[in-house]
Amino acid sequence: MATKETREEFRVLEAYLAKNGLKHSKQRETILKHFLDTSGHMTVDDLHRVIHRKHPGIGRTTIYRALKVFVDAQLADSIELRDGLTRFEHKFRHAHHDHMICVECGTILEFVSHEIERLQDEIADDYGFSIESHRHQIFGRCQKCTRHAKKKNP
Amino acid sequence: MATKETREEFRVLEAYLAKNGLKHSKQRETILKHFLDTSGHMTVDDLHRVIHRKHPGIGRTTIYRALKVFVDAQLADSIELRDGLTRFEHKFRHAHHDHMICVECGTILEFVSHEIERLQDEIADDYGFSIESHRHQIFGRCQKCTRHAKKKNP
DNA sequence: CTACATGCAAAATCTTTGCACCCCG
DNA sequence: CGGGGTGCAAAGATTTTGCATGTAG
Repeated sequence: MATKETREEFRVLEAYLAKNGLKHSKQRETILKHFLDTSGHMTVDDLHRVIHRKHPGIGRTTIYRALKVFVDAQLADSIELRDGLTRFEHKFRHAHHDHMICVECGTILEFVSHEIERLQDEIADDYGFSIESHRHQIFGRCQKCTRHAKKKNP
Repeated sequence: MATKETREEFRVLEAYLAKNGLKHSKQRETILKHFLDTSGHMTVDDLHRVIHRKHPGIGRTTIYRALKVFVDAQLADSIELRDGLTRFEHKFRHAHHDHMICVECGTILEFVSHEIERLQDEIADDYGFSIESHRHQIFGRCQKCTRHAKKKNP
Protein backbone atom coordinates (compact mmCIF):
# COMPACT_ATOMS: atom_id res chain seq x y z
CA MET A 1 0.00 0.00 0.00
CA ALA A 2 1.50 3.27 -1.06
CA THR A 3 1.75 5.78 1.71
CA LYS A 4 0.61 9.32 1.57
CA GLU A 5 4.09 10.59 0.90
CA THR A 6 4.63 8.47 -2.17
CA ARG A 7 1.55 9.66 -4.01
CA GLU A 8 1.36 12.77 -6.01
CA GLU A 9 -2.41 12.61 -5.88
CA PHE A 10 -2.36 14.07 -2.39
CA ARG A 11 -0.44 17.05 -3.66
CA VAL A 12 -2.92 17.47 -6.48
CA LEU A 13 -5.75 17.48 -3.99
CA GLU A 14 -4.01 20.00 -1.75
CA ALA A 15 -3.39 22.25 -4.71
CA TYR A 16 -7.01 22.02 -5.76
CA LEU A 17 -8.25 22.79 -2.26
CA ALA A 18 -5.91 25.73 -1.88
CA LYS A 19 -6.82 27.19 -5.24
CA ASN A 20 -10.53 26.99 -4.42
CA GLY A 21 -10.50 28.23 -0.87
CA LEU A 22 -11.41 24.80 0.48
CA LYS A 23 -9.96 23.26 3.56
CA HIS A 24 -7.91 20.22 4.26
CA SER A 25 -9.63 17.61 6.35
CA LYS A 26 -8.68 14.34 7.91
CA GLN A 27 -11.71 12.61 6.41
CA ARG A 28 -11.00 13.67 2.86
CA GLU A 29 -7.46 12.45 3.24
CA THR A 30 -8.66 9.09 4.51
CA ILE A 31 -11.18 8.77 1.71
CA LEU A 32 -8.58 9.64 -0.90
CA LYS A 33 -6.21 7.04 0.50
CA HIS A 34 -8.82 4.32 0.29
CA PHE A 35 -10.00 5.49 -3.10
CA LEU A 36 -6.46 5.19 -4.40
CA ASP A 37 -5.95 1.81 -2.78
CA THR A 38 -9.12 0.40 -4.25
CA SER A 39 -8.74 -0.73 -7.82
CA GLY A 40 -11.33 -0.89 -10.50
CA HIS A 41 -14.66 0.79 -10.62
CA MET A 42 -16.08 1.32 -7.20
CA THR A 43 -19.47 2.50 -6.09
CA VAL A 44 -19.95 4.84 -3.17
CA ASP A 45 -21.12 1.84 -1.24
CA ASP A 46 -18.01 -0.19 -2.05
CA LEU A 47 -15.91 2.61 -0.73
CA HIS A 48 -18.09 3.23 2.26
CA ARG A 49 -17.99 -0.41 3.26
CA VAL A 50 -14.21 -0.50 3.19
CA ILE A 51 -13.73 2.80 4.94
CA HIS A 52 -16.40 2.26 7.52
CA ARG A 53 -14.63 -0.84 8.79
CA LYS A 54 -11.61 1.17 9.88
CA HIS A 55 -13.23 4.54 10.38
CA PRO A 56 -16.77 4.08 11.66
CA GLY A 57 -17.09 7.81 12.05
CA ILE A 58 -17.03 8.56 8.33
CA GLY A 59 -20.49 8.62 6.86
CA ARG A 60 -21.78 8.05 3.36
CA THR A 61 -22.55 11.72 2.89
CA THR A 62 -18.95 12.68 3.38
CA ILE A 63 -17.86 10.10 0.84
CA TYR A 64 -20.32 11.46 -1.69
CA ARG A 65 -19.02 14.95 -1.10
CA ALA A 66 -15.39 13.91 -1.19
CA LEU A 67 -15.80 12.07 -4.47
CA LYS A 68 -17.40 15.11 -6.00
CA VAL A 69 -14.34 17.10 -5.00
CA PHE A 70 -12.03 14.43 -6.43
CA VAL A 71 -13.86 14.56 -9.72
CA ASP A 72 -13.53 18.33 -9.82
CA ALA A 73 -9.88 18.01 -8.94
CA GLN A 74 -9.41 15.62 -11.87
CA LEU A 75 -8.41 12.80 -9.60
CA ALA A 76 -11.49 10.71 -10.29
CA ASP A 77 -13.90 10.06 -13.10
CA SER A 78 -17.48 9.02 -12.58
CA ILE A 79 -19.08 6.45 -14.81
CA GLU A 80 -22.63 5.14 -14.99
CA LEU A 81 -23.46 1.76 -16.34
CA ARG A 82 -26.96 0.44 -16.50
CA ASP A 83 -27.62 -0.42 -12.89
CA GLY A 84 -28.33 3.07 -11.67
CA LEU A 85 -25.19 3.23 -9.55
CA THR A 86 -22.49 5.80 -10.07
CA ARG A 87 -19.04 4.31 -10.08
CA PHE A 88 -15.72 6.04 -9.72
CA GLU A 89 -12.38 5.23 -11.23
CA HIS A 90 -8.91 6.70 -11.00
CA LYS A 91 -8.26 9.46 -13.46
CA PHE A 92 -4.91 10.88 -12.51
CA ARG A 93 -2.32 9.49 -14.90
CA HIS A 94 -4.91 7.07 -16.22
CA ALA A 95 -5.52 7.71 -19.90
CA HIS A 96 -8.97 7.99 -21.40
CA HIS A 97 -10.69 4.73 -22.23
CA ASP A 98 -14.13 3.22 -22.62
CA HIS A 99 -15.76 0.16 -21.13
CA MET A 100 -16.94 -3.32 -21.91
CA ILE A 101 -19.21 -4.70 -19.22
CA CYS A 102 -19.99 -8.37 -18.73
CA VAL A 103 -23.69 -8.70 -18.03
CA GLU A 104 -23.06 -12.08 -16.44
CA CYS A 105 -20.30 -11.51 -13.90
CA GLY A 106 -20.08 -7.74 -13.87
CA THR A 107 -16.44 -7.61 -14.91
CA ILE A 108 -15.49 -4.31 -16.48
CA LEU A 109 -12.86 -4.29 -19.23
CA GLU A 110 -11.30 -1.11 -20.51
CA PHE A 111 -10.55 -0.45 -24.12
CA VAL A 112 -9.23 2.38 -26.26
CA SER A 113 -9.41 2.90 -29.97
CA HIS A 114 -7.90 5.95 -31.49
CA GLU A 115 -9.59 4.94 -34.70
CA ILE A 116 -13.00 5.16 -33.07
CA GLU A 117 -12.19 8.43 -31.39
CA ARG A 118 -11.10 9.84 -34.72
CA LEU A 119 -14.29 8.71 -36.48
CA GLN A 120 -16.28 10.14 -33.64
CA ASP A 121 -14.61 13.52 -34.07
CA GLU A 122 -15.29 13.36 -37.78
CA ILE A 123 -18.96 12.63 -37.28
CA ALA A 124 -19.36 15.39 -34.73
CA ASP A 125 -17.64 17.72 -37.16
CA ASP A 126 -20.11 16.84 -39.89
CA TYR A 127 -22.91 17.94 -37.59
CA GLY A 128 -21.13 21.04 -36.39
CA PHE A 129 -21.22 19.49 -32.96
CA SER A 130 -18.43 20.31 -30.50
CA ILE A 131 -17.61 17.37 -28.27
CA GLU A 132 -17.20 17.86 -24.58
CA SER A 133 -17.14 14.23 -23.50
CA HIS A 134 -18.45 10.88 -24.51
CA ARG A 135 -19.12 7.42 -23.24
CA HIS A 136 -18.99 4.26 -25.22
CA GLN A 137 -20.08 1.15 -23.41
CA ILE A 138 -20.31 -2.35 -24.76
CA PHE A 139 -22.48 -4.84 -22.90
CA GLY A 140 -22.18 -8.57 -23.39
CA ARG A 141 -20.33 -11.59 -22.08
CA CYS A 142 -16.66 -11.78 -21.24
CA GLN A 143 -14.55 -14.66 -22.48
CA LYS A 144 -15.00 -16.66 -19.30
CA CYS A 145 -18.77 -16.32 -19.17
CA THR A 146 -19.09 -17.02 -22.88
CA ARG A 147 -17.28 -20.31 -22.36
CA HIS A 148 -19.48 -21.21 -19.40
CA ALA A 149 -22.58 -20.46 -21.37
CA LYS A 150 -21.40 -22.73 -24.15
CA LYS A 151 -20.85 -25.57 -21.72
CA LYS A 152 -24.26 -25.22 -20.19
CA ASN A 153 -26.17 -24.67 -23.44
CA PRO A 154 -24.08 -26.12 -26.22
CA MET B 1 -51.83 11.51 -37.19
CA ALA B 2 -51.83 7.95 -38.38
CA THR B 3 -54.78 5.93 -37.26
CA LYS B 4 -54.65 2.60 -35.61
CA GLU B 5 -55.43 0.81 -38.83
CA THR B 6 -52.58 2.31 -40.78
CA ARG B 7 -49.93 1.21 -38.38
CA GLU B 8 -48.37 -2.14 -38.35
CA GLU B 9 -47.09 -1.52 -34.85
CA PHE B 10 -50.50 -2.38 -33.49
CA ARG B 11 -50.36 -5.73 -35.20
CA VAL B 12 -46.89 -6.33 -33.82
CA LEU B 13 -48.16 -5.60 -30.33
CA GLU B 14 -51.15 -7.90 -30.73
CA ALA B 15 -48.88 -10.66 -31.98
CA TYR B 16 -46.57 -10.20 -29.02
CA LEU B 17 -49.43 -10.22 -26.55
CA ALA B 18 -50.96 -13.33 -28.08
CA LYS B 19 -47.68 -15.19 -28.16
CA ASN B 20 -47.07 -14.43 -24.50
CA GLY B 21 -50.51 -15.06 -23.09
CA LEU B 22 -51.02 -11.39 -22.35
CA LYS B 23 -54.23 -9.51 -22.87
CA HIS B 24 -55.28 -6.68 -25.06
CA SER B 25 -56.31 -3.58 -23.17
CA LYS B 26 -57.70 -0.22 -24.04
CA GLN B 27 -55.03 1.52 -22.01
CA ARG B 28 -52.13 -0.17 -23.73
CA GLU B 29 -53.62 0.71 -27.06
CA THR B 30 -53.98 4.34 -26.07
CA ILE B 31 -50.46 4.47 -24.77
CA LEU B 32 -49.09 2.91 -27.93
CA LYS B 33 -50.96 5.41 -30.06
CA HIS B 34 -49.50 8.33 -28.16
CA PHE B 35 -46.07 6.76 -28.06
CA LEU B 36 -46.13 6.46 -31.83
CA ASP B 37 -47.42 9.97 -32.28
CA THR B 38 -44.75 11.45 -30.09
CA SER B 39 -41.48 11.92 -31.85
CA GLY B 40 -38.05 11.94 -30.40
CA HIS B 41 -36.87 10.66 -27.09
CA MET B 42 -39.56 10.86 -24.50
CA THR B 43 -39.46 10.25 -20.80
CA VAL B 44 -42.27 8.50 -18.97
CA ASP B 45 -43.29 11.89 -17.72
CA ASP B 46 -43.45 13.40 -21.19
CA LEU B 47 -45.75 10.64 -22.24
CA HIS B 48 -47.80 10.75 -19.09
CA ARG B 49 -48.32 14.49 -19.41
CA VAL B 50 -49.63 14.12 -22.95
CA ILE B 51 -51.80 11.12 -22.27
CA HIS B 52 -53.18 12.37 -18.99
CA ARG B 53 -54.62 15.41 -20.68
CA LYS B 54 -56.95 13.29 -22.77
CA HIS B 55 -57.22 10.26 -20.54
CA PRO B 56 -57.01 11.30 -16.91
CA GLY B 57 -57.70 7.74 -15.87
CA ILE B 58 -54.39 6.39 -17.09
CA GLY B 59 -51.77 6.48 -14.38
CA ARG B 60 -48.03 6.60 -14.48
CA THR B 61 -47.71 3.01 -13.36
CA THR B 62 -49.58 1.76 -16.37
CA ILE B 63 -47.34 3.76 -18.65
CA TYR B 64 -44.26 2.30 -17.04
CA ARG B 65 -45.66 -1.16 -17.50
CA ALA B 66 -46.80 -0.57 -21.05
CA LEU B 67 -43.42 0.75 -22.10
CA LYS B 68 -41.76 -2.31 -20.66
CA VAL B 69 -44.04 -4.43 -22.82
CA PHE B 70 -43.27 -2.31 -25.88
CA VAL B 71 -39.56 -2.78 -25.31
CA ASP B 72 -40.01 -6.53 -25.02
CA ALA B 73 -42.12 -6.49 -28.15
CA GLN B 74 -39.31 -4.68 -29.98
CA LEU B 75 -41.46 -1.64 -30.57
CA ALA B 76 -39.47 0.62 -28.31
CA ASP B 77 -35.91 1.06 -27.15
CA SER B 78 -34.98 2.56 -23.84
CA ILE B 79 -32.04 4.90 -23.56
CA GLU B 80 -30.43 6.54 -20.57
CA LEU B 81 -28.49 9.73 -20.81
CA ARG B 82 -26.91 11.40 -17.85
CA ASP B 83 -29.90 12.91 -16.11
CA GLY B 84 -31.16 9.76 -14.45
CA LEU B 85 -34.29 9.60 -16.59
CA THR B 86 -35.08 6.69 -18.84
CA ARG B 87 -36.17 7.78 -22.29
CA PHE B 88 -37.92 5.77 -24.97
CA GLU B 89 -37.65 5.93 -28.70
CA HIS B 90 -39.28 4.15 -31.60
CA LYS B 91 -37.57 0.97 -32.60
CA PHE B 92 -39.85 -0.65 -35.14
CA ARG B 93 -38.40 -0.02 -38.57
CA HIS B 94 -35.97 2.43 -37.02
CA ALA B 95 -32.42 1.25 -37.61
CA HIS B 96 -29.82 1.12 -34.89
CA HIS B 97 -28.05 4.36 -34.14
CA ASP B 98 -26.25 6.17 -31.36
CA HIS B 99 -26.69 9.60 -29.85
CA MET B 100 -25.13 13.01 -29.62
CA ILE B 101 -26.62 15.09 -26.82
CA CYS B 102 -26.38 18.86 -26.57
CA VAL B 103 -25.63 19.74 -22.97
CA GLU B 104 -26.93 23.24 -23.58
CA CYS B 105 -30.35 22.79 -25.17
CA GLY B 106 -30.90 19.09 -24.72
CA THR B 107 -31.28 18.33 -28.40
CA ILE B 108 -30.55 14.73 -29.26
CA LEU B 109 -28.98 13.95 -32.61
CA GLU B 110 -28.74 10.45 -33.95
CA PHE B 111 -25.76 9.09 -35.80
CA VAL B 112 -24.59 5.81 -37.25
CA SER B 113 -21.16 4.67 -38.27
CA HIS B 114 -20.68 1.25 -39.67
CA GLU B 115 -16.97 1.89 -39.39
CA ILE B 116 -17.25 2.37 -35.63
CA GLU B 117 -19.50 -0.64 -35.26
CA ARG B 118 -16.98 -2.72 -37.15
CA LEU B 119 -14.06 -1.52 -35.02
CA GLN B 120 -16.13 -2.21 -31.96
CA ASP B 121 -16.72 -5.79 -33.07
CA GLU B 122 -13.04 -6.19 -33.74
CA ILE B 123 -12.08 -4.96 -30.30
CA ALA B 124 -14.61 -7.19 -28.59
CA ASP B 125 -13.26 -10.08 -30.61
CA ASP B 126 -9.74 -9.39 -29.42
CA TYR B 127 -10.97 -9.74 -25.87
CA GLY B 128 -13.10 -12.82 -26.57
CA PHE B 129 -16.06 -10.68 -25.57
CA SER B 130 -19.44 -11.37 -27.17
CA ILE B 131 -21.45 -8.22 -27.66
CA GLU B 132 -25.08 -8.11 -26.69
CA SER B 133 -25.66 -4.38 -27.00
CA HIS B 134 -23.84 -1.12 -26.70
CA ARG B 135 -24.36 2.55 -26.24
CA HIS B 136 -22.22 5.30 -27.59
CA GLN B 137 -23.13 8.77 -26.47
CA ILE B 138 -21.39 11.99 -27.32
CA PHE B 139 -22.02 15.01 -25.12
CA GLY B 140 -21.25 18.52 -26.20
CA ARG B 141 -22.78 21.49 -27.97
CA CYS B 142 -24.86 21.37 -31.10
CA GLN B 143 -24.18 23.73 -33.97
CA LYS B 144 -26.71 26.28 -32.80
CA CYS B 145 -25.49 26.38 -29.23
CA THR B 146 -21.87 26.49 -30.32
CA ARG B 147 -22.61 29.59 -32.37
CA HIS B 148 -24.43 31.22 -29.48
CA ALA B 149 -21.54 30.50 -27.17
CA LYS B 150 -19.15 32.13 -29.59
CA LYS B 151 -21.26 35.25 -29.76
CA LYS B 152 -21.49 35.55 -26.02
CA ASN B 153 -17.85 34.71 -25.27
CA PRO B 154 -15.90 35.41 -28.42
C1' DC C 1 -64.35 -17.82 -14.04
C1' DT C 2 -59.35 -17.46 -14.16
C1' DA C 3 -55.54 -14.79 -14.99
C1' DC C 4 -53.82 -10.75 -16.52
C1' DA C 5 -54.32 -5.48 -16.20
C1' DT C 6 -54.92 -1.30 -13.66
C1' DG C 7 -54.36 2.47 -10.25
C1' DC C 8 -53.50 4.17 -6.02
C1' DA C 9 -50.50 4.37 -2.32
C1' DA C 10 -46.57 2.65 -0.18
C1' DA C 11 -41.94 0.88 -0.72
C1' DA C 12 -37.34 0.79 -2.50
C1' DT C 13 -33.11 2.82 -4.08
C1' DC C 14 -29.67 6.10 -4.76
C1' DT C 15 -28.33 10.76 -3.88
C1' DT C 16 -28.83 15.41 -2.02
C1' DT C 17 -30.08 18.78 1.65
C1' DG C 18 -31.08 20.95 6.17
C1' DC C 19 -29.15 21.82 10.32
C1' DA C 20 -26.52 21.70 14.49
C1' DC C 21 -21.98 21.10 15.71
C1' DC C 22 -16.91 20.77 14.73
C1' DC C 23 -12.43 22.29 13.24
C1' DC C 24 -9.07 24.27 9.95
C1' DG C 25 -6.56 28.40 8.88
C1' DC D 1 -13.47 33.47 15.17
C1' DG D 2 -15.48 32.85 10.42
C1' DG D 3 -16.49 29.80 6.89
C1' DG D 4 -15.93 25.47 5.14
C1' DG D 5 -16.55 20.31 6.70
C1' DT D 6 -19.10 16.56 8.81
C1' DG D 7 -22.85 13.42 10.06
C1' DC D 8 -27.29 12.30 11.01
C1' DA D 9 -31.85 12.32 9.66
C1' DA D 10 -35.04 13.86 6.45
C1' DA D 11 -36.14 15.10 1.90
C1' DG D 12 -36.06 14.31 -3.21
C1' DA D 13 -36.55 11.84 -7.33
C1' DT D 14 -37.48 8.04 -10.20
C1' DT D 15 -39.13 3.47 -10.65
C1' DT D 16 -41.20 -0.73 -8.63
C1' DT D 17 -44.48 -3.38 -5.79
C1' DG D 18 -48.58 -4.70 -2.91
C1' DC D 19 -53.23 -5.09 -3.05
C1' DA D 20 -58.04 -4.64 -4.07
C1' DT D 21 -60.71 -4.24 -8.07
C1' DG D 22 -61.71 -4.43 -13.06
C1' DT D 23 -62.00 -7.01 -17.31
C1' DA D 24 -60.43 -9.71 -21.43
C1' DG D 25 -60.86 -14.39 -23.29
